Amino acid sequence: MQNTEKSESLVLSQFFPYRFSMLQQMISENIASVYTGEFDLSRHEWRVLAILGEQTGLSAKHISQLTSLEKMQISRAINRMKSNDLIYDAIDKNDKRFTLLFLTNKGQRIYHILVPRVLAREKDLLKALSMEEQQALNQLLDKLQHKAALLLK
Amino acid sequence: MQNTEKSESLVLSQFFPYRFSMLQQMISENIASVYTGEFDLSRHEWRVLAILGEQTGLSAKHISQLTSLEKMQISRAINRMKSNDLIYDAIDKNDKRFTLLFLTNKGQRIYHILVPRVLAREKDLLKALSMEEQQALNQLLDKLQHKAALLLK
DNA sequence: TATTGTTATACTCTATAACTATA
DNA sequence: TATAGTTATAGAGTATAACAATA
Repeated sequence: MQNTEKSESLVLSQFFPYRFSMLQQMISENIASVYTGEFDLSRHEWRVLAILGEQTGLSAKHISQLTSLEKMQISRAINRMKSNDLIYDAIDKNDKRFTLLFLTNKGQRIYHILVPRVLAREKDLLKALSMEEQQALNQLLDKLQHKAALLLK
Repeated sequence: MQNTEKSESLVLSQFFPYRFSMLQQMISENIASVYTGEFDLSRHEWRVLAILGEQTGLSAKHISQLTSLEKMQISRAINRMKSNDLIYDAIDKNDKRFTLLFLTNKGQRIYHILVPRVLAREKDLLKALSMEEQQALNQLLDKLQHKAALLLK
């Protein structure tokens, strides 16, 4: 029974969830500095912008599903983005409960400025890995994601 | 120049920092449910507990370096943990500016209850990968961590 | 009755900096 | 002057649930 101690001891710096969290924090800081700096967007606002740049005319509900933000967080983000003239909305004719959201010209302009910058940051980071390693990493993260989803059920 | 569009378009769901953040959130939720549930610890408190369980008699400053928490966050965490009788402190005889922190018996008991549980969660998660894959993942994350640290400078 | 989205509220977290005590 | 740690304060983010409008 001597080795139960080893298998049950915790070394925080080697604990996978801790290491993952540290790395995530560094990555997200690096990306956030792109959209907080010049355009003063919050993380939520950036996500809404990113998703509307990709596909316009979505409802808050739809955005929620695509970004895993809560409807309330989206409501707040949208409010601020509307007063900053980044998005406008229109009620869905087919179901008046839905409000469809669109980027304004200003919103689109900012989107097209930010996208190359965040992609450049992503690229810089991934330069640490060869193409093969990047593929391997993606596959490993997919597996973990799948497992994590199962464990949270 | 046709492919500049491809290289500069952002698909949020495939954007590495976004995917990483989603996975991190799932993992951390899974771990947090262990220490928030029965013992009502905050994330910061859990980190302080984890590090003091590993190595006792540290100063707040030292804990800060080991956990990348701010001294203020640690001060708050410690305060609550003291009133909950999880830790006690003693002034460093050699330099009275330092306060050394120790787990109480109760703190140690909780530590030894929580550690096997969080390690079991870690294990469950990593079961998604073979031993070889786990090693590969660790190496890839190390490389990314190193690069991310450089980029943040 | 159920759903979309807003609002109220209370709570937690965070960031900055002023403050104390020791060195 | 510099460092360890605490406290004050204001701002940001979060969670719960009540609410209005529509279906």
